[in-house]
Amino acid sequence: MTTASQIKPFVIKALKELYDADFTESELTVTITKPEFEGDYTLVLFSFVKQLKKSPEHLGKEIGDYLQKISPEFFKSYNVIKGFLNLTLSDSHWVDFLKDNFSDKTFGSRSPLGNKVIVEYSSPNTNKPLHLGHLRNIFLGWSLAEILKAQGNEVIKTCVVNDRGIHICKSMIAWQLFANDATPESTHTKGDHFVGEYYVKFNEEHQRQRDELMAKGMSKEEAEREAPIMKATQQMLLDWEAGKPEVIELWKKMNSWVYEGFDVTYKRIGADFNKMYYESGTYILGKKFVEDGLKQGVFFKKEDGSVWIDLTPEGLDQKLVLRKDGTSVYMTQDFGLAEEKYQDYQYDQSIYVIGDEQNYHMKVLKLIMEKLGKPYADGIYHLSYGMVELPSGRMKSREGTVVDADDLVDEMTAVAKQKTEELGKVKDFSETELKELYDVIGLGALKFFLLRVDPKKKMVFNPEESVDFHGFTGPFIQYTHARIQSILRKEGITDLKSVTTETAMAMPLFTLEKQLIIALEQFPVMIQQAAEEHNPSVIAIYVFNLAKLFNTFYSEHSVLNAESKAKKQLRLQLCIMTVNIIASATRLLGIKVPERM
RNA sequence: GGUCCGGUAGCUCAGUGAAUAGAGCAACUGCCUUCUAAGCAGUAGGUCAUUGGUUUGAAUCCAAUCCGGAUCACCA
Repeated sequence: MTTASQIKPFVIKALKELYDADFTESELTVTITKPEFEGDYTLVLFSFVKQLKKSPEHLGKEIGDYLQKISPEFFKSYNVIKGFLNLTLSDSHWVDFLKDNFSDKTFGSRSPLGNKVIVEYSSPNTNKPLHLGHLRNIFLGWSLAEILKAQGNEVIKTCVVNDRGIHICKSMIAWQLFANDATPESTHTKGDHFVGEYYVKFNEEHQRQRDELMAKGMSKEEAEREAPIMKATQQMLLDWEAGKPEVIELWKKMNSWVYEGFDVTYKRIGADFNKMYYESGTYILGKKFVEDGLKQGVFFKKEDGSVWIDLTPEGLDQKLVLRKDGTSVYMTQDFGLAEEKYQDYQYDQSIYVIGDEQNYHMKVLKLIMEKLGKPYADGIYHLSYGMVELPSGRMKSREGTVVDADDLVDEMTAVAKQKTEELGKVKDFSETELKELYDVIGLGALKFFLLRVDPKKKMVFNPEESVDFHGFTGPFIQYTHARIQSILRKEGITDLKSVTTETAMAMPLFTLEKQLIIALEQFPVMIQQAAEEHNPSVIAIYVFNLAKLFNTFYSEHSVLNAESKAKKQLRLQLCIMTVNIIASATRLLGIKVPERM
């Protein structure tokens, strides 16, 4: 329970006793007092003025007096400025809070609720390597899963692999035409990059053939359709659906190369899944789903045999759910996937981490599930995130401006290495320790950069500037952690409980000491807000502000050479609680924190 | 054209009805003989796209307009 929620019942009592007025907690606004005013928490008075017909100044004085009268040990003093009642609480309240919580490494986490949530994220195609956009998706999904766990949910992380369709056939055709049986092993190439190269080769060859045909007088559309390599690809898709053995074999071989590559990347960036789904496995169930919908009369069949749903009553269009040739579309596969996930887990909520370009698709998916009366329809939630753009605009694979995930991680760790060497603080580290540290810092910088922005908003990635390690960044927070650990090491603290002594002697508290305690107190509220909003940036912003406040405190007050023994004990408690929360918060973001850096 | 999202400092972003709109980067000034300077303190930088409305109070809510983006495929 935070202090704000402790204050509210007192205020409600005051309003009742003084004015015989009934207010609920949600009608009260109690916020942390702005630093430029005296006080800890502030009650906004304007909302009562009209109903109680008294001036804010008057109300403030009467409520303030009343609060001090009924609980002088809690309310130390107050002041009224305009419509704001600024309350200063007794130092002992803050000292006690710190004493009770500083050693609790799980501070902020809730006990299990019995709620089951699926978070589906990453969801790659098997025709090209992961890129910057995937990284935002992966870091968001992973972090959201952890935040929901901290809120007491049982979380299942899943990933659906888009492993079938025309795009993978393109890579397969190009490999047959140009590879001469080359493999990732024979070329010493990471599997996903290897396959991605043939996807690029396909497009190059397709364009070449298209231009040739256009030179012979064909229209662009016709030439694209009639190009031999495209014809071959379409034939391959049909063969795949028919289960032609040599096509299936090639498909399996190339996908396995891609998976090997993905595994390396996932492991490196710390992504993990409880279960993988494959579209090649869900689309069949999706077709059966369409049959059921037809029987229910929710779907209807047109003369050409295609199956649709009419969403015009909902203000949307008619939507195709099965092609006239009986093959499945994107939506069909999602039916099957939703059904299969529910059969597997009977989830309460199913979160899809997918880019905002698919808002319409997800809206339609949920709507169709509702119309079919599916029990899980309500639980479908689309965590829609904005695209990552370059200063020049959207990344385009055709123009080669796609930022590759592996390259980016390499670059970040290389910068971490360079900066670490410049500073020269860890010269005694072993080779393995150094490598680990570079990964921790480089990935920390990257993850924080992508998570600090509200997911809903599109964001700009500037390769020139984004590798900054100062200010509002992951390394700043990691540095603060290492700095505190250094203090604790010097003091030889192993048993946290041993720090507790008569901190009451440490009063009165200095402003920065109290500000830090109030900031620490907010952590559980932040986790709750992040979970409710499905928004890890809440945690990122919070932990940055906490680290910044600690650094101010650090430069102002000495911990180990404090003015008194009691002050030293108090500040050690502050250090321990801060370091615990930094570790917890960064863990929720998937960011590791080093003991030294 | 319909629908949805966005527009806040030079740049990247906070701010979700409350006090004088905040951070970081970039620029400039100080601070390492003292717990890690990947840090701290300070200066400068704003017509919160525009106009009107609601409110004790609006960057925040409503309406209109301007600008940018996404989407409305028998692609995934």
